[in-house]
Amino acid sequence: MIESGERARVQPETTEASRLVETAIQEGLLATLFGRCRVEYEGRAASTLKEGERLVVLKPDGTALVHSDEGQKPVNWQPPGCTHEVQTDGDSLVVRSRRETPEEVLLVEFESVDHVAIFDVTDDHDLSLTGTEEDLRDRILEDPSILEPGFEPRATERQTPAGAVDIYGVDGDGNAVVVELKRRRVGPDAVSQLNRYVESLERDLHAETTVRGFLVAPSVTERASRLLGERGLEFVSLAPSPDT
Amino acid sequence: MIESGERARVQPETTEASRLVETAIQEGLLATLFGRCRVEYEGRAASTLKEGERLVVLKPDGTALVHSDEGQKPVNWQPPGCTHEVQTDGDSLVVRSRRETPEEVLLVEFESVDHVAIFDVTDDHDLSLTGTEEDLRDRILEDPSILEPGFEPRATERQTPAGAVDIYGVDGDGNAVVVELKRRRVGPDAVSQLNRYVESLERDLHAETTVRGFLVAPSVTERASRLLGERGLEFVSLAPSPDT
DNA sequence: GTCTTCATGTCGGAT
DNA sequence: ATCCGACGTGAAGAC
Repeated sequence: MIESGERARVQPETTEASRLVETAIQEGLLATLFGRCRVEYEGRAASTLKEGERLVVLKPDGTALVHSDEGQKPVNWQPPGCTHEVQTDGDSLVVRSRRETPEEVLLVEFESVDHVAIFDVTDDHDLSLTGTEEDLRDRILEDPSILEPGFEPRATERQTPAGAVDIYGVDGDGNAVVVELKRRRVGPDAVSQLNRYVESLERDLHAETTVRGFLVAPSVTERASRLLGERGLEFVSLAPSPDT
Repeated sequence: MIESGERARVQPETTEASRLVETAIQEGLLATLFGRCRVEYEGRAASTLKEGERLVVLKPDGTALVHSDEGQKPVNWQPPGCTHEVQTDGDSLVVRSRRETPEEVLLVEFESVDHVAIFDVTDDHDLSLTGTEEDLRDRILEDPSILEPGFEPRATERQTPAGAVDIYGVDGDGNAVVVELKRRRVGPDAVSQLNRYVESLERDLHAETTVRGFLVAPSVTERASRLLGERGLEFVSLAPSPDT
């Protein structure tokens, strides 16, 4: 086990920084490094990042993150499942993170390391999230008349040749109804998605069956609204949470 | 300016941890905290995360990240532009990050802080990235016959009522051509997107004009391929980089 | 600000 | 493993 005093270093020697990161990799700990580095990536795409100061996070699950001073997204990264390696090269510290299928490599070369710390992380709890598309679905299943009086849900995730429909059902006149749900304001892409399912069902069911398509979301953009009209699709304004 | 020895603390007192984070917020530094905490979020959605050990990163641009031991995505976060606050509440340290439009709040309550560090980050360089859709576009513009002998590009980002077309041009017979580019293997969504542009142009141009739609990507899924066929659209296999 | 689309998207669930 | 769609998607460019 790592002693408390052995977990972090300010202005560490390269060999000492390397030793700490190596320990983290071996023991399944999370490691953070801060310092001046350059970064190279090659895999699904390829990138180069010149010298600058960044925070690097290596997770025990094989994730690597390179964060600059700005932005929510890391400037470079490697997904979970990668194998991390650390090595010294003269004064510089080099972190390599690899994966296969697809073959991807991330290389971080530190010219100087200002800070290293390693942590034994235990996180047993999952995130509980509300305001999702599932909440929106449940609102409609609980009271289908919100969509339209007479609407009767028959299935969720009903399969069509074009993919699974969020809610499938029938209206008061016995017409087939396809419902596509979105938790937030929708654009043209959502209209196309709904249209795909409707057209697919029209081919699949007998020709005489009318298939109505409903897009359910808090709101729609102007262009999406026009597209809905052109395709003969309908819109119902509804949010995942009753108050919003 | 922060003295080197003043930048990090292991097992800090709550007041000392608070002082460091406060300094980071005031002086535009990046702060990292590691410890046992619970997290609440409310905004576009709402979430709760029970006690566990996590790494929290506060960036000078107003970004907040809460990372657990797994995954590339933070378990909770706040986008750039937020205002961070830190305060002590008995033994616990509370970090609050707020933004407006939309109103969103992130609250991280530390029951214990194992480590705090703050960093003055300077990162002057931007990422240089290859293998993007733009690279794919340039390949075709450089040698349009890759798409089809006789193809002549006339515009990129040509506007239609349904949105901007990646490449617009004419084929050897004078027919209009719409090209949709994807840097990777495509599914049904890309087919729908191309179809939107083609249908929009068919309405926009005179009725007698034939509009051909090309999807250009490294590969296509089976379902997408079938959809292309049904719509009378064409596929050309091409990757952003010549070798892949 | 809103809109639209790309992304090394990531992630989860189903096949 | 691939496919498919949701995501508090994020980020960028256009308007």
